Amino acid sequence: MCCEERFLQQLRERGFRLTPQREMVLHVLHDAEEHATADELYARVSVLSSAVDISTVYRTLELLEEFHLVASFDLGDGERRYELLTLHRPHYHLHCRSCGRLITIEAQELQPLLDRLAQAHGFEARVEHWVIPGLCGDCQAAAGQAPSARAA
Amino acid sequence: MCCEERFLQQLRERGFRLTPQREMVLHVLHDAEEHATADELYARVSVLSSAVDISTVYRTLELLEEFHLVASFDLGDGERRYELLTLHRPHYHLHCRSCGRLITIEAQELQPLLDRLAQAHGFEARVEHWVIPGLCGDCQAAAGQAPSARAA
DNA sequence: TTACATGCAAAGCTTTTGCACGCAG
DNA sequence: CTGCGTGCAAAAGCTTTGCATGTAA
Repeated sequence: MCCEERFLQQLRERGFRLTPQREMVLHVLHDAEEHATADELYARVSVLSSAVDISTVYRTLELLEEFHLVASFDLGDGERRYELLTLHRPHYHLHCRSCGRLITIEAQELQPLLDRLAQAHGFEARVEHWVIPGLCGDCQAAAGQAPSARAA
Repeated sequence: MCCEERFLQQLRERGFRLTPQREMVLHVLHDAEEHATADELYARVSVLSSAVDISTVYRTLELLEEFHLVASFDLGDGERRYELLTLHRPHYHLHCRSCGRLITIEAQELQPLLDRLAQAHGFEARVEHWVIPGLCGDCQAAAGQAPSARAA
């Protein structure tokens, strides 16, 4: 049984109705490899059926977030992005604020910090959708440079 | 000389004009202990002078971001927040996604991870405004619980 | 004096909400 | 059958932009 059906089952168990629209939103969330915006998800759903409204996409995403099945976040560009939790194995990214590149890092690189936060503060970091901001090697040279008045 | 004046000086050096509005935005950014939204900054500026427009606040924040003097980010609630960089000493927060509490942690708790990211990926994490999402100890028990259809 | 910065107002975008109808259970 | 979920459309926020005026340098 694929994870998609597991989610649908959870919806049922909690008394929510299983509609074609919710099924489709889950489907495209499942297909979306990376973090997608509501609008991108809406576009993907529209391919499947033109009878799905953007507001339904938002409402479904909101519902899934309440279930902790979906997480939303913002890389800082004002674009809210969503992704399924517990679907793929946890993946972490280094996000370059200059060029926007996403570098994937291994789980064990974060584990020492996570252990420390749990021990010292009782804090359980939700790193399933963790994005660490900073500058990649290529862009570090450019850091600190600023535009001139003419360029602005 | 306070950091505020240092920033004004940098503006001048780069050919931008020093206007009372920019001075006031910098001033309230300096005063804002924590991360403030554009609207909150606008409110603080309005106390100083009613002749400052919200669009000027946005334009000034955008300019300061280009200078790498200000960073903006989103805790995940859709509220874009701004803060001065290099002004206070770096401060890090654990952000509870459930109750919203911000827990401050010490610099040395992150240093091992930062060193590792730099060595392995050449990545310079910009942790001046780092907010680590997760669940605080108090809220972990509530995690995983979901609303019923009736509650939604 | 020059052209950058501002205030004002309107537009643009994303996200939310009200309402009557449709459909899952 | 019931009432939850949906489509449609409008509203609500937040942020950006155009333009004429103001003003720093």
